[in-house]
Amino acid sequence: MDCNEHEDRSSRESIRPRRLLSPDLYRLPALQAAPLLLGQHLVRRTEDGEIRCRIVETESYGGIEDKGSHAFGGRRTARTEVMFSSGGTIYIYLIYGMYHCLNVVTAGEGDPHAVLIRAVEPLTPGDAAQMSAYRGIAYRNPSGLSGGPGKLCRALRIDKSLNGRRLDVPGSPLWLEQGDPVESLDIVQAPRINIPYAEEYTQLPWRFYLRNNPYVSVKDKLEQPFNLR
DNA sequence: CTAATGATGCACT
DNA sequence: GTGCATCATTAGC
Repeated sequence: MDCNEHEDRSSRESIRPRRLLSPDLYRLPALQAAPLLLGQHLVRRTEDGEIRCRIVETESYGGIEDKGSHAFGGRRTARTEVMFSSGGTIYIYLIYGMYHCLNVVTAGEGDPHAVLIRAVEPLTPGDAAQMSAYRGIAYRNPSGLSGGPGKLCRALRIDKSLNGRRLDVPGSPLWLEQGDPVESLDIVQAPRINIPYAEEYTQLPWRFYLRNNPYVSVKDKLEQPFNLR
């Protein structure tokens, strides 16, 4: 791998050489990618500047056999089409008529996998301030700001205009950078939220979040530690 | 604290 | 027409 970080003194604003997320992660099945996305940095660029936050809660929606997935059975429609593109693509859909949900497409082209980003944590007070402004609320508590897929999209001003774009392009509207490593013991594994229609897939522990992180949307009753296989 | 409810628009049978 | 991978608000402990 060519991992040279050239200190390119660009005349534009200085982009500190941060490492992009390893492209290997995008090629994994969603179930493997979901826990690995915890702790990674999500960067949103708008006309107002950049917002940086850390992913603290994810859910796996992987493969055509997952009854909880929009692409169950290989359903290929206008909405699900981007799920079939290669890993690293952004999948965004509108839910309940008023909220957007952000997903990271993973695995290979033609194999529909996605990881729902359910909660993020602003990296700095400045990031939190901009997110509060986009939410149109005064900051009260962490999970109230960006704990939940709809809330985080509002807080980062994410909508369907980003659908189909890539996450591996720094300086684009939205991209991912490598965060600090996360200890496996700090990861909780729990059933996914609000998919009663998924039958035998409803209770599978395909949600992952950082233990004791206040930005997480819903704490599970039994906080089972994440088990590596 | 928990539970119920309405908002709201679009994808899809 | 039906049903959402949600959230804020309200009502009831």
